[in-house]
Amino acid sequence: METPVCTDATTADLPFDVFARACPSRETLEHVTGRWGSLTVGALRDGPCRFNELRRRVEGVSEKMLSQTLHALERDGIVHREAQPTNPPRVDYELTPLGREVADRLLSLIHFLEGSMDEVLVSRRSYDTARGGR
Amino acid sequence: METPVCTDATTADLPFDVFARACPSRETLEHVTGRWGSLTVGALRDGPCRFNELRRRVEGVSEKMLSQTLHALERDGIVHREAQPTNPPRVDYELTPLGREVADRLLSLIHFLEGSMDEVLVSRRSYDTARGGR
DNA sequence: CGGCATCCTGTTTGATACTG
DNA sequence: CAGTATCAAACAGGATGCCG
Repeated sequence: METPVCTDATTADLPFDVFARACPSRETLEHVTGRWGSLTVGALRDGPCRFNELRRRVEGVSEKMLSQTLHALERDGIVHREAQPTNPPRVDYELTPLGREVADRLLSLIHFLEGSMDEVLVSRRSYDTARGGR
Repeated sequence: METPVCTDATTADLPFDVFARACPSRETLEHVTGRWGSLTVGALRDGPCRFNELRRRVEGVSEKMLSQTLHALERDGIVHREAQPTNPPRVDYELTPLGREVADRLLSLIHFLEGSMDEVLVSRRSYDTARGGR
């Protein structure tokens, strides 16, 4: 008695609908847009990268969160992990072809936002002053 | 290589860099890509919408979270709130021009992911079986 | 270097109840 | 209808320690 889970209502004809409660696409969207997911994917668009360099690119991420984020992205097929059994170990992460498509769309959003921050900041100030002490 | 907070290192010449620790663009990105933020913005791209209808479009969101999400988006200038002092009250939410630009980029990502879920699901299965019980 | 396991805390979230 | 208030539960995230 599975509910038809992902019968699309908004965009028609796609089997997956992120707006539907239990659609797996929602999980993937969260992996990709999550706090660290978006930055990780975005950072990897600059090229393959080792664990600790990635950590440096994504300022503020902890080892644990980066590790966790990378696992989720690897599982979804967004990121490829290449480990060399050398000593000390060397592991490179890179975007898959799918991941690159995702990254491009994400970066389009990110760059747009970066370029709109002046406007955002103005909006914030007027919002805040409009309801001053509250 | 210090940290003048928002000196862009990756894309050059933009004053805001989401990869930098304390850049305000990171907050906005989180509002927009957050668990409910992305779905709310995406849902509003279908047109202005009252509170409870929005709740229905974004399956699974609670009143509290939707309210909170909308406030953050309104403050950032992504969403406009239009309240009529009637009884019962009627409040319409809609995207600002800025919000529409954001929504378009977000939906591009969302639709791409929805269309890639078969691939994602295959990747998940092989990842899971590759490390079976563990 | 590139992790994983554990512990522990603060934030986020979701029900529930209540208001104008 | 359109929210706010409150409280408990869940989870994210940091710190630390260990290992190949």
